[in-house]
Amino acid sequence: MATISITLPDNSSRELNEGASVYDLAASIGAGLAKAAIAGKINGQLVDLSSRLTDADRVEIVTEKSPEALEIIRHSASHLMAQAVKELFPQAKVTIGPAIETGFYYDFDVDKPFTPDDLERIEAKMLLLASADQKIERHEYSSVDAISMFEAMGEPYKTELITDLGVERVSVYSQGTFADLCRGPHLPSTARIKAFKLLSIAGAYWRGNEKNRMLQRIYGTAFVDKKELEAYLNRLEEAKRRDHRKIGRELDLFSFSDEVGAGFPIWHPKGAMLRTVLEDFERKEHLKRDYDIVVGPQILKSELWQRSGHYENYRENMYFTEVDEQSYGIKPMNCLSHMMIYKSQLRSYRDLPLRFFELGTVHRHERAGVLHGLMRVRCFTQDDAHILCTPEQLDAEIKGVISFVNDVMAIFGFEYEMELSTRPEKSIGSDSDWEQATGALLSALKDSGRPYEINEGDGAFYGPKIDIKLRDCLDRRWQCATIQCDFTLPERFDLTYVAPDGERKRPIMVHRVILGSIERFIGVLIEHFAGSFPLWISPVQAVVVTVTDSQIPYAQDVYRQLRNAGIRVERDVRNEKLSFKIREAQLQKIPYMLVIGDKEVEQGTVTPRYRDGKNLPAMKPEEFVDFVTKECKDYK
RNA sequence: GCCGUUGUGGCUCAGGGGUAGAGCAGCUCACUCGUAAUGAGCAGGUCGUCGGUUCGAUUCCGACCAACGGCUCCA
Repeated sequence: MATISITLPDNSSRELNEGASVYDLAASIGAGLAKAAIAGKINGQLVDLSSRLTDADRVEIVTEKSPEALEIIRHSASHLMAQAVKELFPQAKVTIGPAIETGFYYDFDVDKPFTPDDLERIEAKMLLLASADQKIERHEYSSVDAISMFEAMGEPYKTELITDLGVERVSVYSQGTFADLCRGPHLPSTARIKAFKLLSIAGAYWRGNEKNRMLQRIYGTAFVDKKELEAYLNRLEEAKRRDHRKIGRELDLFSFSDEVGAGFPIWHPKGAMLRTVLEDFERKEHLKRDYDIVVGPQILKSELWQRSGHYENYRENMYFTEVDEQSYGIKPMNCLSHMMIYKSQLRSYRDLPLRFFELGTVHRHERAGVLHGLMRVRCFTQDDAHILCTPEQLDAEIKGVISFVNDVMAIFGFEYEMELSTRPEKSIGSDSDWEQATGALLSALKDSGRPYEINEGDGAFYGPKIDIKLRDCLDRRWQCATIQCDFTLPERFDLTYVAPDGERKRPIMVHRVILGSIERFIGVLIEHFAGSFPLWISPVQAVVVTVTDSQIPYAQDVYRQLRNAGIRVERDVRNEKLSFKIREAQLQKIPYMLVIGDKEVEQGTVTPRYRDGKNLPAMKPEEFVDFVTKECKDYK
C-alpha cells in the first residue's frame, strides 16, 4: 500500500498509509493523543478528526488544551442544542448558531417564544443526546442537492443561506436524525460535549436586521470540562455582585426615578463627589497638556444644527424646545460651540493647534430599549475636546491623544485595546483627506507599540476613527475613549486659518474623549473596583468612629481638622457599638476608619483601620492628613 | 423601536378575587460598649399608572409607563 508523509509541528515527519485521517495520525503518535484529539489543523486549516490527509501535509492535532478547542466545542454544543430543540419542538425552524466569545447561541424561528421552563427541558434533552454518544459526521453536497434536501426538511432559512453563499458545494454535519448546514469543524461525537449550560432566551433579528423577522435566540455556554464551566458561572455571579446599579444604590451614589424620566441619572452627594473628583482630575490633566477649557450653552438655535448636519442626520436623537417662536436644539454633542469659538476670530497657522476642552453635558434621546444603568443614559457629560490643527500637525496631535489615553488608563489601572475604523462606503471628503487622516491614525497606533485591530469600512461617514476599549478586572471590554477625524464640520462652518503664504486654508478637526462619558466611566469604575475605590477618588475617604459617647468632643475636633485640610471625612458618633459602626463603614467601602477611644483622646491621636481590616499605627490627625495627601498625589 | 420577563412599604422578598405580611433600614427607649450586626417597642404600603370584567380587583383582562435579559444602535 502507498504511504504518505506528514510533517508535524516540531518538523518531524511520519509515514502513514494512504487515506489516513487526522485521527489515524493522532493514534499513530499515541493512544493518549488519539483520545484527547478533538480536531486537526491541516496546513493551518481547522478540520475534522475524520479528515483525510494527503502527502506532504503539515498537520497539527487539536486537543482540549489547544486554543481552538473551545470554539469547536461550543459550535458542536450549539448544534446539540438545535438538535434538542428540533426533537422537542419539531415545528421550530433552525437558522444560525455560532460559537461566540462567551459561549454559543442558536436562533430559531418559532411561533411561540421559549419559556424558562423550555430552557430546562432543552438542556435536559441535550444531556441525554450528548450521552447517547452520537457520531457527528460531515457530508458534502452540491448546493442544488443541499437546497432540495433542506427544502424537504422544511428549513427555509437554510436554503436561503445556501443560495446566498453562492458556492458549488456545501458541507452538512449530521448527528442522529439532525442535520445542519455548517462549515465545521466539529467534535467527532456528541459525547465529547461534557460541560455546558443554557443561560438565557432573547429576541434577535434574522441576520441582525431590524426589518427582518424576530427570531428566538437561546444563549448557552460550554467549556472543555465542568471545572472551567463552574469557574465561568462563578464569574457571572461575581459580575452580578459588582453590578454598578446595585452598588450605586448600596453606596448611595446615584439613582433613577420614574418621575424624573428614563435614562436621567440623579447624582446623590457621594456620587456627585466622585464625579467632582474625576472632573477636577480631568481639568488638571488637560491644562497640563495645553488644552484650553471652554464652556458652551446647553441649547443652541435649530438653524445651527441644520447647518452642522445634525438636524438632518441626528434629529431622532435630539430634544428640541421652542422659546419666543425660536426653535432651539438641546445639544447632543459639544462640537458646535467649539466651532463658533474657533470662528470668533481670524486664525493664523501660528495659533494652531487649538485644543478646546469642555466637560460638556449632552442629551440624547436614546431608544427606550437600549438604556442600561449608567452605561447608557440620555443625559451624560463627556470629557470632550476638539483639536483644530493643520494637516502637518495631525500626526503629532493623534499621538498626543493616544499618549494621554495611555497615561490616564495607567492611573486607573486599566488595560485597553485599540481599533482603527476606516472609510465606509458612504462617506464624504476627498481621497487624499482620508488617506492622510487614516495614515495619521495608523502611524500613531504603530507608534504606540500596542496591539490594534482594523475594522475595514467601520469609520464614521465624516472621517476615520480609533476606538479604545478598556478591559476591567473581569475581562469585560468597555468602549470609552475614541479619537475621530472630522472633515465635515470645518467644511460646513467654513473654518479657515491663514497659512504662511497668506492663503486661507482649512484646518483638520479631531474630536476626542478620554474617559468617554463620566457616567459610563463611573459605571465601569464601580464594577472594576466593586465599589472599593482607590483612596484618591473615594467619595468618602475616612470616617471618624467613636468607641463611646465620652470621645465625642475630641472626635468632632478631629473631624473638623481633617475637613479643613481637604480630606473627605465623615463622622459616626452614634451611640452604637464600635463593631456595628465598623461593619457599616466596611459595607460602605470607606478606605479608612479612624477609631477614637479613650487611648486616642489621651494621646491626641487616631488609629486608622484600613478597609482590609488592618490597622495603621496610632498617629496624630495631621500625620493622617499628610499620609492621605501623599497617597492621593500618587493616585493610590 | 423590536422580542421576552418583571413591577407589593427606603431595600430584599412572601402572599393572593373579600381592601396586605416578613427581614433589614427608620423612629423611641434601655445598654456606654475597642475593630463586620445589643435588646425591646413604635411607625411605615390607595400592591407602577389608567381603563375593563365583577356585588367586590392589589390579585383576572387590556393599554400605557418603568425596570431587567437580549436584538438593533451607541459615549
